[in-house]
Amino acid sequence: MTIKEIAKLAQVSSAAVSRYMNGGYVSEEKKERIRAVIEETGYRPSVQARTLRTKRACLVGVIVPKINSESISRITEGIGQVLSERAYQMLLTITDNDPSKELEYMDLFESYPVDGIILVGTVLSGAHKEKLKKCRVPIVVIGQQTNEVSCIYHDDYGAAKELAEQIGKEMSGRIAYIGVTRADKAAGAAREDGFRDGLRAVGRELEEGCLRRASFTMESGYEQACDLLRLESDIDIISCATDTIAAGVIEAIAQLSPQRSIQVTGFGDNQFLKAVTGGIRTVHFGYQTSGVKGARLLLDMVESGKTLTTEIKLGYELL
Amino acid sequence: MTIKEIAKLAQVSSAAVSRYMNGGYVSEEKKERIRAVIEETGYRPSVQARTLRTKRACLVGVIVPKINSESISRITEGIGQVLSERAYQMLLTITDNDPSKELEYMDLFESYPVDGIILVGTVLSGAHKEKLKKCRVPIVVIGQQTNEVSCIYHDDYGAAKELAEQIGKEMSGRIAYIGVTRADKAAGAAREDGFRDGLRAVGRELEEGCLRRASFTMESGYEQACDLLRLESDIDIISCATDTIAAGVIEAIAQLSPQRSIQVTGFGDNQFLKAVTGGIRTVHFGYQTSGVKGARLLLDMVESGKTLTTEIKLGYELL
DNA sequence: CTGTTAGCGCTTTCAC
DNA sequence: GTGAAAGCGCTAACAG
Repeated sequence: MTIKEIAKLAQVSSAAVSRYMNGGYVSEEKKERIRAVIEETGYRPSVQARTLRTKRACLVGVIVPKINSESISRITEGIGQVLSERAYQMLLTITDNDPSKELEYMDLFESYPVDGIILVGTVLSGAHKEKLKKCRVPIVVIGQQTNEVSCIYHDDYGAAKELAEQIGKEMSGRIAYIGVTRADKAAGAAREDGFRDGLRAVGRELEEGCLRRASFTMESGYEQACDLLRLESDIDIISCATDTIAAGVIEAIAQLSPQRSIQVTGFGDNQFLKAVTGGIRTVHFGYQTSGVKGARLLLDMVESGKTLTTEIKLGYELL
Repeated sequence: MTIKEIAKLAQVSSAAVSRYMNGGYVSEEKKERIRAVIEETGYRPSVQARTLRTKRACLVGVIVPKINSESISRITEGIGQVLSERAYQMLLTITDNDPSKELEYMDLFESYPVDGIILVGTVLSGAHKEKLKKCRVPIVVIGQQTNEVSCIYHDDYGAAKELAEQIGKEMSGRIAYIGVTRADKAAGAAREDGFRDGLRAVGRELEEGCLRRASFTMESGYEQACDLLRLESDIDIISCATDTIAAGVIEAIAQLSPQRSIQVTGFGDNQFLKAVTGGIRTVHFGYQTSGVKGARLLLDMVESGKTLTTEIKLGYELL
């Protein structure tokens, strides 16, 4: 069913139908004829064809590392909210934490083309920066600081530092830290450095043997904790770079050292974890806010055509 | 940057460039010239334009009720796997558990148009069935049984029944059930009916005062459990329609009746919950499998052009 | 092998 | 107000 057929059935020109659909000048009687035909046929104009003609797809591509994550879902929620308010659609792709897929999807989106791209960033390699710079579609990165394009990120360093200071002051036992790859500047390097510096600030030190790195899964947190507990059986606190890792650590403790009370801390304020455990010490970031702000930033760039690089750092709250 | 400009720069026709891009006949020297120009300009052909011409978008629309859910993410994982294997893209939309948005997104996808739609179903109203029947794009429904189009669902009734039989036989205390809206035939009606029938099968009965209905959130599970515990303080087992609800229930119990040991059961085999609690009694469904099978079914329909309505019921495993 | 040409379905001047 | 016509960027015959 095309606009031509509708035009023929309604005995008007295709231009009239197009105007009807887009709120242009059409006489009342023709309007009525067109309306009737459309109703009857269930005609829907092709978004593709319109896009080709108008150059505005009203589409933004969103790239996320994984989907089953409270932080990510909050971010996408925030994005989705703004997009639907402003009548845009979201094309969501998942990289399964594979940074090379991020590049692939950026390529794909660029050639789609979408009006803009939001990258919920993990590891920003040289190739990434290159691509970010060269991309002809506006991009906003969420979750990582970067100079190439506009970005919105959280104060990972500050949060980790304050958390470590608190822990260092309040508790006396041995402290371990399970981080993630330092290639991830935010969740990896910044949190780890912040944590270490926070301990130092209160006169303590993170022992080398008490540092582990996990991937972003519960299973990995479980494994690292098992390893840690086996080698350093007198650990009293295990701080984790994410709540997901913390969940795996809690499991490991329950299995390996159920008699000792080992404290676990996380990052992300996962509601599920809070409900089931009664709430561990964690850091709340405004994930939804970063989604909202990121989407607004992007859409403003898209609609104005101007690409003024902006950088927003969001605060945190210790829980 | 269009194919024409590339053609001009490489001093060939646009058809040659098109052939080059799609693996048609091009002489070696022209190939080289084209390659060089493309490399230089960073040209990417427009997916939109190609789609308009070829009528194959290689795109499937996926509609899910929410994103932060282990079951949903498993399903989308399965879908994504098959799609990328077969070089399709996924357009993902989230309804926030609002069935009217499902209709809206189906409309949107239909007019996109995408090659096919996968609906991870919740409540299938009359309007839904109407739309499913009339939709000119192949559709597969996952998670609900329906006669209008192909569907893949789980044996919710059977699982709930067996679960209830086990509980009824093994445990002697008072049993409560927190379900979800019966409008959701699978997670609502089927699980509830199965549970009730299972108890009956072993000579027990679900008391009316011990039945509650929550929405699909932890918070709602928490509230219902609070209400339940306040009114019926001698409950020994609370069975829940989903693991997410179970998490809220666990929180409520910890707060209201920490001294009593109340058993909680769920549905969905949530890994997070398993890690943190050590594993409650729950039901494992092959969510990823349903995603894989659903996507395969859809793509086969898309590629063959035949819409043979198929119905697949997947089993379960009690944990 | 290669270029010319005719559209895909839609919007948008531009005359009438 | 309205229709004819010219494309958007691409592919697929069809002649060479």
